[in-house]
Amino acid sequence: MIDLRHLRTIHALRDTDSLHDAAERLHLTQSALSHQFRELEERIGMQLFVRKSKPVRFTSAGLKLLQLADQVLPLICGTERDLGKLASGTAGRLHIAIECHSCYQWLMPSVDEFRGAWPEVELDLASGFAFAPLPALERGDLDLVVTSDPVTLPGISYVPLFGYEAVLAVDNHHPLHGKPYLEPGDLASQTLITYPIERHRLDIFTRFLEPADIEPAQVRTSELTVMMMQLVASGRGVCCLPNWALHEYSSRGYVTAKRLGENGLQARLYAAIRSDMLQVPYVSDFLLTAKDISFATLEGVNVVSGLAI
Amino acid sequence: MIDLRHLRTIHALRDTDSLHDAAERLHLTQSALSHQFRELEERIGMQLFVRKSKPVRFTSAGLKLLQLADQVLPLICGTERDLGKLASGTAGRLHIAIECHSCYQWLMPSVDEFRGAWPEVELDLASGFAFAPLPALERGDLDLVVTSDPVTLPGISYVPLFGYEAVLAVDNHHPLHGKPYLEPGDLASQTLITYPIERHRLDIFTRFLEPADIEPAQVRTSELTVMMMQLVASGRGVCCLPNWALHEYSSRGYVTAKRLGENGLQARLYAAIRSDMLQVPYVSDFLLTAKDISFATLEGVNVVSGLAI
DNA sequence: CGGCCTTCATGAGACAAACTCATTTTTTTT
DNA sequence: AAAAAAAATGAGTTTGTCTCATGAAGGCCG
Repeated sequence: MIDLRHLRTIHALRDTDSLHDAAERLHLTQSALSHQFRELEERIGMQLFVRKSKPVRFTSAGLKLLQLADQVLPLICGTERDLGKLASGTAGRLHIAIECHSCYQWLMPSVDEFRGAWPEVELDLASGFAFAPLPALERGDLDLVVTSDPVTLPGISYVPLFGYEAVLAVDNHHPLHGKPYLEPGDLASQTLITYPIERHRLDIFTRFLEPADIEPAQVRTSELTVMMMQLVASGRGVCCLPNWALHEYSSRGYVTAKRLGENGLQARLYAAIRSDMLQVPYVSDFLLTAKDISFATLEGVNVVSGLAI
Repeated sequence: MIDLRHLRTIHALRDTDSLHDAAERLHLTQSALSHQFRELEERIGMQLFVRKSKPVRFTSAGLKLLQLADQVLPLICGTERDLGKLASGTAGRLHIAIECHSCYQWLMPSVDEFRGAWPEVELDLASGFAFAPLPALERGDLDLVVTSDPVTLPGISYVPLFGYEAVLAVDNHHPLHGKPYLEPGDLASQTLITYPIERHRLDIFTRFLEPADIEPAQVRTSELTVMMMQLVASGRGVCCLPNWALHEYSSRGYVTAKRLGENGLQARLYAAIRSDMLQVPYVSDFLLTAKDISFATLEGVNVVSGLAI
């Protein structure tokens, strides 16, 4: 019944105050608009504006339609602009969510650099404990999710960012201090502190403890890394973190890092994005930047990690 | 470029998960939708959804369009419904503003009765000190304004509601008490309390004092009628009010009402509405109700007004 | 693994909607 | 009151949108 054409017309009519001028602005003839209005008015069964008056006066129905136009037309225009930008690849949106708090540490430099290189791109960063990021990525509410858990989903691609080693933080005078590396059984008597997420998303369980069928003496959770570190340092538990996240604490001698298993618990972070975004220039650029920067940031970590092997 | 048709189509596609079913829901053929998408994708230069997949997966561009559809389509539907209701006259909107606080007194019963008779009509009442109500009425933000000052405007009609007499409230032991009616000069020595609006909208000035070129000794303002009454009762000033607004105070002997001029200061309240709304059934019904009720409410007032003539 | 079934794409043609042109009617201006 | 401007109307044409018929591509299942 109502069409965008009608909204554009009535909007132009308010601005120009005459059918003739409105037609000109819309690159149409006065006749076209006259027909258009007559037909629409027939359909809704009411007049939309008062003819015999200058300036034009709208009826209640016309005003209602105008209010609609004022709401809708900007939305349409905005989306058309956004699509244009998306197609040209010069600008767009990059809403990022990260699954783990510690990721801020290496992500922030990438984000800063990216902001400079692509000022047109609307960049947003959200920490993802509050909601499920992957469905949001599928829905289009998010554009990039940093995760260590690449579950296969149609239309979602995972770009490897960098590998890291998950290590165990223990206090400096811990009994396990002497061992070159820890075995699952060593944790049977320990309190394990984790982020408050499901077990199947924690490598320490899925890839270390569960294969050996070991359960820690106690499991407690904390949302904040610093809080975890306090607990560990005071001997109230141990916790498993990426080596680069632990580095700032272990390198200062606040806690000690211990390798998990003979070869260490190697893991990998991925950027999850909708597959079609891979082609978008600013996205691929961001991924390159992120890889570069994470590499530069973490290079030192692996050497000076304080990892007591 | 983008058309409502496209929004409806992509919206249906998400719900049905296949072009064929989406076409059915839209009472079109699968071919039509296929053509439609191909053409739109050509225009924006990107794919909108991934063909070879079930359920359908939208690209970033498609998701953007979907978000637009979710915003726009409800607005369109809503307006179409509203227009339908407006045309049939069975339901609609009646946003009322009143220019003076005291009007609540007689308006509320009308509003209550109206609510019962026209439950479908979205009724809203706003006190109008905060903004200029007549431009809002012209714009369509308001539908009815109660005013005592019918300035001629194209497209705005004034429906007389009822006449009233503006009288002066004075304290019970006031020196002017003895006079059968007051003359302008009597106010030269008085403190006049008014609502905080421009003088040219106050009858006491435009129709009583200014013609005689008299200025009160002092003018002070108050927003609330009860506050005015307190000031008057304690002898700190006099104030001019409609007789029906003063009635509840004067009839209890709290203050005394005095006629202004030999024949009294007669005034009239009007309902201002956009002319085309006069035809709408619920509007004319409201006007009749308001007239009836105000008449019934005020009838007693004029008799038992305590007006000391 | 090949045939079948479903889904989507494509081209040609039909139909309708929307526009233009020419003209008349109405309104505004001077 | 006449002239000018604006809007309405009717006929005709263009454009766009749909359908029909058909072809191509995936996915399912014996």
